[in-house]
Amino acid sequence: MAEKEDKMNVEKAILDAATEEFLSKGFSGARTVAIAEKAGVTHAMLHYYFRTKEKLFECIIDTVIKELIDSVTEAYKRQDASLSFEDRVVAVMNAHLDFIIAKPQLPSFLFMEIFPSTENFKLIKEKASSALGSLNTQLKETLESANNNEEIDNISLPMLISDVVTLNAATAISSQLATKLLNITKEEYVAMRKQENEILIRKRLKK
Amino acid sequence: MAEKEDKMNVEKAILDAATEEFLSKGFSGARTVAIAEKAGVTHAMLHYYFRTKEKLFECIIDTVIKELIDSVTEAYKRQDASLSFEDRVVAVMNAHLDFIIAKPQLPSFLFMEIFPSTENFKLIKEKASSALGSLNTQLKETLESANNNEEIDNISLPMLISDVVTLNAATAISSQLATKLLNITKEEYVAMRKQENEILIRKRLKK
DNA sequence: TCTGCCATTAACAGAATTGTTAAACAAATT
DNA sequence: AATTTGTTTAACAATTCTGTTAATGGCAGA
Repeated sequence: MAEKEDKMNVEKAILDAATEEFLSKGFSGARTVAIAEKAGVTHAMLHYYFRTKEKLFECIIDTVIKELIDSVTEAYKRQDASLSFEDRVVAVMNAHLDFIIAKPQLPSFLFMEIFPSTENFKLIKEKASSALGSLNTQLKETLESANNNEEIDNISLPMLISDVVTLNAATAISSQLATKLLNITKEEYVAMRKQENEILIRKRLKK
Repeated sequence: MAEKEDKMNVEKAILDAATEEFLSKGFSGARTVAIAEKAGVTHAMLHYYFRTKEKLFECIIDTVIKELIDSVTEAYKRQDASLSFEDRVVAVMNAHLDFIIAKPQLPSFLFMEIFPSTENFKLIKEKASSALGSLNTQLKETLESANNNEEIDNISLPMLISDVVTLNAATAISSQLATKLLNITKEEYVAMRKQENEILIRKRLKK
């Protein structure tokens, strides 16, 4: 059993190092030797376990996407049904932000490496749509009834999602600039943005 | 004179090809031979004119940043002073969006290639602050008086700028996904987002 | 204890990519 | 026409990076 744990440790070490390297430098900027070094193994080991750089990259994408989807579904599930539509949107948005802030390079990585590539995009679209399909129809219904009951100022689902994702992604990305541009810590900046995003969405949904 | 024009054409051709290559693939993903091919010259010419890939990259950054700054200052200058604060913010935001939509890979390029690198970031910060310094103090005053006169719902300058830049950058980035995710053209999506961004900002500024 | 399997290492091979050089060439100047 | 200057080309050198291989060592089960 000890050897299996050892094996997992090596694999895990490589995956962790690879995640860091790929997310911060992108596929072409990442170096397999650098990954191996970070993981504390010879670079032959990396090829032994993952064959090629491409295959290793795909593993990283898989886990990253899985985590992303999980974070959204979790946040959505953990909702209090007694809350108003507005409160629920804000709750999901904030949960989503917390996840994304933990991996702030993720959004720009997605935009730079995944979305432009047709194959990579297809890959994650399939995964996402099978995992998020039911959530989407659920959302659609909830939004429709909110629109019809005149609870909120009318808005389409794509624009609402776009608003939330946009504000959160940009918060994560720009948080890396906080200390460089404004003289505040990243945490302070994120707290400010969180508040501001909430104001924006609430005002948007109010009639 | 003909030879000078020729020289400019070659240089320009390389610069144009390099801009496309660097913006879409990033520094490490870009290939100097691919740039040379696109420009229709041998790849030795590229080195003859620009010495190294790094130097060529710096030239691209220079022009890209210059264009970005110009677009903002132009948009700000072209303002109608008789407009309300809210209307002016919207006008500048829309002008900025039009520029950015012409180069939709620009935001993710900046986030992936420029901002994480301390040297590159320093470079553009200097340029930007010297060019945008006066604009910043101007903005500060305008916003302060708007805040004090209770024209608008109170907001800090960093958050206002962050809102505008965020919404525009995200619109540009996500516009590349419009046809892939929703069944609409990029132009339709941008038009929708433009409208939505305007709604968001106006509601944000209203008391 | 022997055998076979798996993990690991070090050295190396191969490919891709950047950068150089020497020679040819073209245009302008004397 | 000869010289000079700067441009262009093709071949090549150098490096960097990915991927392979053959040899080593340990450990489990026969």
